[in-house]
Amino acid sequence: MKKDFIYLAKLQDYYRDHRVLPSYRTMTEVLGLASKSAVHALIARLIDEGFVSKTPDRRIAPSDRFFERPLAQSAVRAGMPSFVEDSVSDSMAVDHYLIDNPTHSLLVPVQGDSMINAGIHDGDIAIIDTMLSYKAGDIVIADIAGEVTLKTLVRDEGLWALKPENPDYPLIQPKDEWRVVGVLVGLMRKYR
Amino acid sequence: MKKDFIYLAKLQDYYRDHRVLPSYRTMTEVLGLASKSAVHALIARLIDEGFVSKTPDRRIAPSDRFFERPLAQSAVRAGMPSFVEDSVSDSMAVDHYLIDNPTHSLLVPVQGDSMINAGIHDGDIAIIDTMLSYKAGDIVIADIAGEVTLKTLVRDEGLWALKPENPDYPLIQPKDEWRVVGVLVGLMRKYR
DNA sequence: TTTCTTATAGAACGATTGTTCTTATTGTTA
DNA sequence: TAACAATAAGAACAATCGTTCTATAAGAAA
Repeated sequence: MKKDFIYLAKLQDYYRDHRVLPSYRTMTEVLGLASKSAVHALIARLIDEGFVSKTPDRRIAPSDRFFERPLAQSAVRAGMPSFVEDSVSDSMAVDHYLIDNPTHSLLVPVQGDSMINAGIHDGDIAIIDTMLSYKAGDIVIADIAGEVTLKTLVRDEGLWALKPENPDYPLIQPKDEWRVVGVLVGLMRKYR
Repeated sequence: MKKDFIYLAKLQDYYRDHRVLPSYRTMTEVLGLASKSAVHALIARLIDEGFVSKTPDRRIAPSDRFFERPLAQSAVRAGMPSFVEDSVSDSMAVDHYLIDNPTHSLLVPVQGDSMINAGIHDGDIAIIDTMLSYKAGDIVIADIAGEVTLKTLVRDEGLWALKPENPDYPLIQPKDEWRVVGVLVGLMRKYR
């Protein structure tokens, strides 16, 4: 129903402000309904349409569609990117987009231009997952005798080697003890 | 306390999976505690340290610090960015880092390789501020006769022009009506 | 060791939760 | 118009909530 989207918008606003969905009783206030059973029915509809879901312990949680916004596709078609009004949940989406495993994630500032041809610049922040298994071709953070460096992991004559993405730098064939600290899973950069 | 960070990590993982914090009873299971009062005390501590907060209707919500990730110091002394450091190593929230003005921000997927030499790749997500004033040298999203494009804004013979950062593409000197939609303030990219 | 502090367990409490039911209202279709 | 479906109100319910208390266990400091 059309009115449901108005309710949904109010819930999105509430979620943006509090990062939690309110209880049914509070929803009656937030949504302007007088009864919990009306809220109950609404939530049932929203669950049906995939906007919210229930956790194992019966809590109401936003699901993927809850965060959906008219974004890229409409941007291309309409010719104009639609503006982001509901921003915090969008910035939360940023966190969600970049970080899969909060517990295993590590942010490492990039130094130097040894990876410039991979589009990784000095000052960028690399998002590293420390629990992911690595394979040849991955960009990884390696710890070589206490020195930490970001390079592409490759096989070289049957051994692991670390390849800079910049012809000015040599291939590194670690001799000392070394290990892969984590795998690059994301990158962020700030302008201005 | 040191153990609190382990508990926090488990809550972060739960939140990642469900987008809600569980009830105290469920927390006992998630955290491996036997009593709700232990959870109660833990939450009180986490509130104290700013990781979680309470909503008006007494629900537990994550707050800013909840989303912070450990940030490795640029000059890594010990040689290794240990991320389960008990002492509070530097940390930051990715959404706060990337988005200054949520209300004015817009996320636009990058298409094509016309900005490759600026380290902006196909598939990257550009973070645009639509309220910032622009000047020559800024990378901007421009709307040219309904077509949206990301380019470097330059002066060319006294007029604004849009320069791709890729020699294969020509300088754009807009003749039709056009306007700057916003200025590039951030970039994010996902690997794997 | 002993003392002191902090963390956890366990039980009990009233308050609040989400659910379910019936009844009224609203909107839509024939 | 009448008939039907969808939505909302209102009351009642057991289940679960978060809180609070005391008691025990674990650590840290002296």
